[in-house]
Amino acid sequence: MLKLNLWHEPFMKHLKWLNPLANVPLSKWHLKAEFHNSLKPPRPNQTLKKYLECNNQTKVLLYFRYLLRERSSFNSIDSFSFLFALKACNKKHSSSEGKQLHCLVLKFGFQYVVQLQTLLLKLYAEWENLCEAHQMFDEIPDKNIICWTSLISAYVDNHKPNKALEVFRLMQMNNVEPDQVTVTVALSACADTGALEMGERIHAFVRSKQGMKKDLCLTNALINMYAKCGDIVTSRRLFDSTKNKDVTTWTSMIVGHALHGQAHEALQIFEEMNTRSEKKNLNSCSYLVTPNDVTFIGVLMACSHAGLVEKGKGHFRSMTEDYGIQPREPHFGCMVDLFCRAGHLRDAYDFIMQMPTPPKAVIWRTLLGACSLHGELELGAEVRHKLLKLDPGYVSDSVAMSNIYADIGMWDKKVIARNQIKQSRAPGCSSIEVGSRLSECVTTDYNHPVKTNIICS
DNA sequence: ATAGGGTTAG
Repeated sequence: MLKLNLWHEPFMKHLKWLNPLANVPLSKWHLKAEFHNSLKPPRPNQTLKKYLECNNQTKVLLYFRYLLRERSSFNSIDSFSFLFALKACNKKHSSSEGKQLHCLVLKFGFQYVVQLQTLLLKLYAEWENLCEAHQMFDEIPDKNIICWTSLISAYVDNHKPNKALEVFRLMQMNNVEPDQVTVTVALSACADTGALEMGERIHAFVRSKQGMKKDLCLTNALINMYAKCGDIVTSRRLFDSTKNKDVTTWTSMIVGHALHGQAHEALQIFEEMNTRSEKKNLNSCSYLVTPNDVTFIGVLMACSHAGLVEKGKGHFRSMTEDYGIQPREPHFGCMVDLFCRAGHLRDAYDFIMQMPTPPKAVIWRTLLGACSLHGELELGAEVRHKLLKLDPGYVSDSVAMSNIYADIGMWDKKVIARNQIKQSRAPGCSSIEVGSRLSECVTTDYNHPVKTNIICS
């Protein structure tokens, strides 16, 4: 076994090793004793796995560090140990620990273990480092379907759906056949860009493929894709024909109707979902579907798009009181939107002031937009004042404010506001896309019509 | 024993 002093080599030097000891209410000697005991049957990977299953990320990392430092356990570190340790770094704030583990993966010579490479790809994507993620992919010698799917997923998760579809196409050109997981991710990319034709091609491909397992995730992705791409009728038809709907199925349909301004349908589905769960309590456990926080975003969106202020307020209250769901930023955003669209600007202002966490600029911006729409000078000026403190360089706020002045005939004030914009901003430009990038690569292969069917558009 | 998926305001 090679001898490495992991902590004094030059390229580890600039990486300060994690100090999560501060977060743990035990002294390091207590931990050492505890780890010694857990080693007695010396199966360190089982211990790492156990800590991971308990969701105790800090302990995973501490224990991994302990393994590194103890002469007796050092030799038992293998690629599985790294896998468990890396899984503990999945959150954005754990990226520094994760990068250090990546260094160690290289030192230990595990850099070509495909499972570790794929996991690192995913982790870099979670840390919003797409360059590194893509590089991890490039370094995999034998890219299998899981590697490809991870890369596509990385782009979807980082709001680059066009790039995701490009990789999806490239994958097929490399003769890798998509499976049900790949198409689920690709459908999500279609939904994000509104690529209905591509989505339909994928749907046709799924239907034509006997071997493909059409599971609930895939069906949900289809329902979402059709709704986001404007085909609400097909979306609803699929929804109605889905037998064992889960919370995502219901939520996708509620959001779909809400986006199409069909508040009545959205709320009706929400009612049905709740009725079902009551029935279920009386009968069997198999149909219980409880709404989650995302479901309520859909419900509030529906209310706000249809001007149902009282209904929206009722659902917002019921969310915490009946379902024990704490509202997050988007829920507050929906409520502000609800008041603003209905023209209840004062209510919107009061609501924002009562929020438990300080509102972000976008929240105030919603209200400023509404003030501009309704020519509310006094409130608008106050909101503008708050925005100047939060996000002073945002030009649209100046535009909105100058429009308020124009609206009530204060032309001198408007000119001043407009001139400030002129000084601060380079002129913008617009562009439109003619045709689709994907259509540049039409690869109709009549010998393998099914295989190439979904590549091109 | 190890790697990939669906719903989220403006």
